Amino acid sequence: MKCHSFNVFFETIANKTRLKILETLQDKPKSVTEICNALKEEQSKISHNLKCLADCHFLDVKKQGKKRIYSLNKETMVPLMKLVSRHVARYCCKDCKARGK
Amino acid sequence: MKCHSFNVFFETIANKTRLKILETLQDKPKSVTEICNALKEEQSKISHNLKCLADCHFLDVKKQGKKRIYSLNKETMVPLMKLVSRHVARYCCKDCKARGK
DNA sequence: ACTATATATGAATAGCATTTCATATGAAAT
DNA sequence: ATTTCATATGAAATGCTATTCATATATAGT
Repeated sequence: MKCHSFNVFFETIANKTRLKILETLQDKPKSVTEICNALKEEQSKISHNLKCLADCHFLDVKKQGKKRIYSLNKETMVPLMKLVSRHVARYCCKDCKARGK
Repeated sequence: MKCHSFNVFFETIANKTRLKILETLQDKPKSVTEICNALKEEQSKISHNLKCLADCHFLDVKKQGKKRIYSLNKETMVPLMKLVSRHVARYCCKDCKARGK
């Protein structure tokens, strides 16, 4: 296992803003402005976080006039999210309820 | 997608110490002291991080005398690591070489 | 060329997670 | 009961990441 690459991979996803971006892009590809509106977040914040995600190839970008359209790298993200969903459903929800979280 | 649970999931893995713990446990289950020796890290550091990992059910624990033996939750971790390996191999390594990292 | 719109970027600050150190707890042996 | 080994835990300090704010760049239209 190459700890550094793995670490970058996970650090990039382990962030609420970036997770929300990934979530909203599951719906369909969007421009920066569209993402900002969807999440009600500031533009520079979104841009900074989009950069991380694109650097790690979680997202692809293409130019369209003045806009940049970001889309999900489904090949990795879809199975990843499925796997995590299963883990979370199995283990975390029960615990959270038990602990009153 | 439940962003909070997902976030906890990823934050827990997104840490060098914890990734190294997961790595060393792929080999075989180990006690805290064995993990400390394997990673050459302080005991309290390891214990704190083991707690995170166990809380998220990435690890299982069982008592054995004074020792606590930690083992990997292979059901989630094996396919997860496979998926990430593939992603990293496909995208990150090329980029890193290209950038001289 | 100028203006407006869309996005990116640098740097300082704010916010949070990790480590460290001291200490507590637990389990077995004498 | 006490000592020793193994692990856990709390709190302070350290270190790192994210956000913010100001500004730069890029593209298209007039």
